[in-house]
Amino acid sequence: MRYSKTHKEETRRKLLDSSRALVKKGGFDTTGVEALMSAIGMTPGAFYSHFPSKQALLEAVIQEELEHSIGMFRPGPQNDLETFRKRLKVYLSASHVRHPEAGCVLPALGAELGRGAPQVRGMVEEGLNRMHANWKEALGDEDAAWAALSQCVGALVLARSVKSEAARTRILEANRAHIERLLDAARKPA
Amino acid sequence: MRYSKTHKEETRRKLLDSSRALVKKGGFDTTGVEALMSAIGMTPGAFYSHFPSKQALLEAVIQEELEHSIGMFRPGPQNDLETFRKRLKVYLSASHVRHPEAGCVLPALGAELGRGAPQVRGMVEEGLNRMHANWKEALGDEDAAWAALSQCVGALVLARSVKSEAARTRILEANRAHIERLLDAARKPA
DNA sequence: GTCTATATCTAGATAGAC
DNA sequence: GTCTATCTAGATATAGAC
Repeated sequence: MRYSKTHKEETRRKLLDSSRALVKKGGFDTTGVEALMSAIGMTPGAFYSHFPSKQALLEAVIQEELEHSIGMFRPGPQNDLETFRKRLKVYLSASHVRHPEAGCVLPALGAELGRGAPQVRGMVEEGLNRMHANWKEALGDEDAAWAALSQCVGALVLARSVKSEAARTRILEANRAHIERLLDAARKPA
Repeated sequence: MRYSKTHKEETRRKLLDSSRALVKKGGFDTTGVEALMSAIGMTPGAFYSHFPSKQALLEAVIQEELEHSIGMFRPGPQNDLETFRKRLKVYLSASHVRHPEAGCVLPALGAELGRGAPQVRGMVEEGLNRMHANWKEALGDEDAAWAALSQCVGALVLARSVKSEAARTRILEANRAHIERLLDAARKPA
């Protein structure tokens, strides 16, 4: 055979990894199949050997992105509040704002998810519920967990929407400072 | 003359009002000039009598949307915490989630703003700063104002991204409950 | 499995008639 | 100022050669 038997799945892996970054950086609707394929050095025609449609790729991308995001905050051996605090600081960092291609899918695709097919929104719902369970475990409060999730996603959206570096920094630092209070309240509850 | 002298500005008004809703509902890149024009009963060619490009329309849309959003939370004669609380409940309502076309531009365009031209991001930055000033006045805390803004925008993004009505309600109610605590803390500060 | 080439559609934008 | 018609470019997707 002209191609090894693992060649196809390797190509699919490369395509998926590359597309996850490109889609988060440029948006799903606005990133074409040609761009996705040329990013891995191939031509658009080959795309359809791996996915039946562009929509099918989106579903695979969302699935892997959510799994990855859940993993980032999954309780580990030392899932104490301090670990959680460190992860939050990474989430609310200037680096995360500057590099959507390497970051969380929720602020990166944002409104596009809300306009997505029911299948996509179902996947997001399940992923969010699992994230919430982890955050609740760390914060010890159901409402605070949803609020912190919302705050983090919103902070990234806003920080990316402003023009100046100064404004970006202000938004991020204010959010970090405020969430510190939330963590303090969780550590020593009234 | 075949058209009254106010005809052009009336058409422009109709186009802008209609486009503001359509763009928030369907996204900017994904809503075509043909759709924008046919929504006001006209053909795509006439678009360029009013705006030199689609990008120019976006800038006008963002400008008016931000003005409107600022106005929604502007301190009025009775801008006490109770008034602010009522406005927050409207923002975090199921109706707002269901009707992006009539709601806030920030969660509706979300990531599209972050990918926008510097000119657009400059407008967003100025608008956000004015919103923040109002929220800070109501909450009495600079960091809390940025956090609440972020939380509200993020909550709308997340609530719109899930599939079931139950999940939508859960996210909204948790955010409302949590922000109530913020308001209580602002009313009687430690 | 991937390529080249192309079919088909829709986008943003322009030209010229009325 | 608006319409019809069209240009050009880009999109998703398919056909057939290698």
